[in-house]
Amino acid sequence: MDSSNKKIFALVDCNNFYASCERVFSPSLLNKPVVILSNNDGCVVALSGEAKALGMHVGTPIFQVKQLVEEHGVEVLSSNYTLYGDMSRRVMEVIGRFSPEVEYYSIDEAFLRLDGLNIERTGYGREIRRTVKKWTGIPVSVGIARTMTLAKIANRLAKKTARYEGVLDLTDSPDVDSFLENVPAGDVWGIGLRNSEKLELAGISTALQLKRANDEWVRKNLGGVAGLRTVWELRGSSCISLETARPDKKQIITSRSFGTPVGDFGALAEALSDYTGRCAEKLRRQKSLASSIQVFINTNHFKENEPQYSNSVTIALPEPTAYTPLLRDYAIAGLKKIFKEGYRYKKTGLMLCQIVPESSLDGLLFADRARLEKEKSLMSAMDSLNMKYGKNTVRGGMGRCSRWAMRRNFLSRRFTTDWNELLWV
DNA sequence: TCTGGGGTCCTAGGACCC
DNA sequence: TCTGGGGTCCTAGGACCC
Repeated sequence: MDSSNKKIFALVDCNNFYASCERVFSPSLLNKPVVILSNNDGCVVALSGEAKALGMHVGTPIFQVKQLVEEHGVEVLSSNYTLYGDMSRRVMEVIGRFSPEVEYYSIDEAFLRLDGLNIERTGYGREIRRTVKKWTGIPVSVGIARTMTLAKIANRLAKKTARYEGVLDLTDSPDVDSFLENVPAGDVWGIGLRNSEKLELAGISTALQLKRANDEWVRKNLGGVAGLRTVWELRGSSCISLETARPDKKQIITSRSFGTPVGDFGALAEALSDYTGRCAEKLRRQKSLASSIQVFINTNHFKENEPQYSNSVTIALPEPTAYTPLLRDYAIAGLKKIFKEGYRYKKTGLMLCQIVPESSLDGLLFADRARLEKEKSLMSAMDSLNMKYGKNTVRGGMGRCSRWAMRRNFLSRRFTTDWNELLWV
């Protein structure tokens, strides 16, 4: 069979990305167990290999593994997204050199199309690995296959199995099934916890069994066409394509939990106001406007002994906007509607919805246009100042209040993005 | 004491219409 | 006694991803 015109995908995935970023700038962390915590230093969101080997997992609340941390001298760090975002940009820039068609899938992963390139694939994968490591300090693994789902699996095996040295090419491999036999069905891309429980009940526990499952059963029990796509991809028939251009977001959320619970309206309003500013900034970055806004608050549902309350409200805006002061007014008005006295709130946030492009207001009357232009230039002045001198340089008069600030007790420096925190050699 | 944040897609089911 | 059937649009919520 002539396979020259069939697709080939590579997945390049950073190893223990957040921990690796920290290690680039703090070599003392090398060869030690390292964990990175979520906002508010709540639970583990990333681990080094050594920490995984101790039996720690993503999602574990840090207080539950305190003993392990002390016994083994685990290095514990607050997450430093400014640093990770900047390192991600560098890694992706290097990866992008290896194919004309790239999807930057997440902060630490990219898919590449390799068909049409005149290469020896495993060698090419090694070259990607070497180059990214040399130029950024970040170790990556490469999985190669005929479908994106299989490339995910190849990548996972490349990471886990030392003798592959970080690269596994399953393209046209006659042994695909023997690999799939050793992959739990729940580890397949697109099969989450709920579905893997369902599969287990149906006697399907490996990727190979899933590949051989009955189509009709899959369609009925695994989320319809989405489940079918996954199964067909396991069979080597490519159903998912690269998205090389990031489509505009259809909804934009900003929300945070508080370091300590918040009971009074004023503090909630300050926090929400701050989040609205950030949210609107994301909206303007993609040159869009929002037509409606949803505000929500909730108490800490883990505290079973405390009174619980959560609510949300959606507000339709009279016209689409990205103007922070206006969005802020509506957000606060929404908060007023749902706020109830007497609760200890854990979290608030907002979602901008029904997002449309800026150009959708082009047909307005002159007077409205003039006002919009004024708002727009004010906002872009603010955005560029904040970009240049750091977040919160200009914030429209809202003070940061320690009552609702995040806990980040173990933060590394912003080595790469802040003049005051550069690494000195 | 201590439990993240930000997204997307899909389906089911209700409302409504003829 | 028995109370159609099919289409469309919308929203809420479930499931997934990192």
